[in-house]
Amino acid sequence: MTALNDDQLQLQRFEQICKDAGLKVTHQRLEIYREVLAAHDHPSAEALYKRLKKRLPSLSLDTVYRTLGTFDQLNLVHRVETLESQARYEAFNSRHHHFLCKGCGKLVDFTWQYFDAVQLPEHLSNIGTVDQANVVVHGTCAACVSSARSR
Amino acid sequence: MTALNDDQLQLQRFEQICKDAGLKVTHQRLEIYREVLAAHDHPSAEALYKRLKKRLPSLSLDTVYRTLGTFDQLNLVHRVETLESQARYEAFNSRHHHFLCKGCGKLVDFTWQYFDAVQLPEHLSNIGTVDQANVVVHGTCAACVSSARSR
DNA sequence: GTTGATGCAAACGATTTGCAACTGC
DNA sequence: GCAGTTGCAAATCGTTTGCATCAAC
Repeated sequence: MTALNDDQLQLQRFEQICKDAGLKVTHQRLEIYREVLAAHDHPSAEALYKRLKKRLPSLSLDTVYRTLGTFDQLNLVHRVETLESQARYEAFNSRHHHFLCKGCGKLVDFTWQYFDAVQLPEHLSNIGTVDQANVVVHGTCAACVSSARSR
Repeated sequence: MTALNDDQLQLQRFEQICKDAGLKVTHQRLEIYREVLAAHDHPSAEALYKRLKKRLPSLSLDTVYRTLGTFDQLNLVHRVETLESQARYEAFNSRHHHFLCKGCGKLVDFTWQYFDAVQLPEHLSNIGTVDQANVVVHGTCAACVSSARSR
């Protein structure tokens, strides 16, 4: 269960999901997914584009947007809440939650196994079916707290 | 403790917060805040603008944007996560959580008192100070589930 | 070969900004 | 009266779309 094997498993799973959805496994899609998997900083479409451009010089930004949109619908990636105007993405795999700094917009992941095991309220089933429940903590990060104090 | 009194209290609190922050209590700000308080559908800046335009014909859309931005920084309103491109807002008062439908983008509030009483993980204090913790449930609403089934 | 995917360029829409006139304190 | 706020118009920026070409199956 090394990191390498994990990634290979993810990519196999990726191809299967694409085929099941009737989508072609194109070079661009594969690389974009690989890049999202490798990223741990919730990159925007534009950030991914810049990183990928080195490997795929002919890639266009619209393809990144379109592909991320497709992946989001397949639950392969997840569009995350931000305080900026740009949408940000993360791979939809490991269970984690978000801390969002109101001062600088920084987004920090944290894990909370207690919450992950908690049973969701029953009345949710009246609203719809649940894919995933996430906690978003709004606050001020340590850096912003100390800079505000010294202001 | 009628609804009327609640609103009056909210508005008094509002004026106090503005004064404390060195902000003028203008007619526009008062009305925009009142409208957000009255709304229970997470309106966008544009939706608020249309509603307010009836009462304040001279109001401009940029003022609504600017004012909501200001309110957000003061924690008077809260910018909520959506799957649309428009930002949506809600008054920052009653404790609730969000169900977000991946199919139609609908945003439904729900309460979860058990969660509200839960203690947040200790390691959060290493990240920063917490204003509020909210749960975002991603899923598919009942309407979208049945329309997908009949498809 | 067919169908869906990509790249390009142009369009779009939400939000922001500079600036002069105005208004609350 | 002054500093902060508003309204207007123009600019900006992230994202989407139409269409011809191209690649996966």
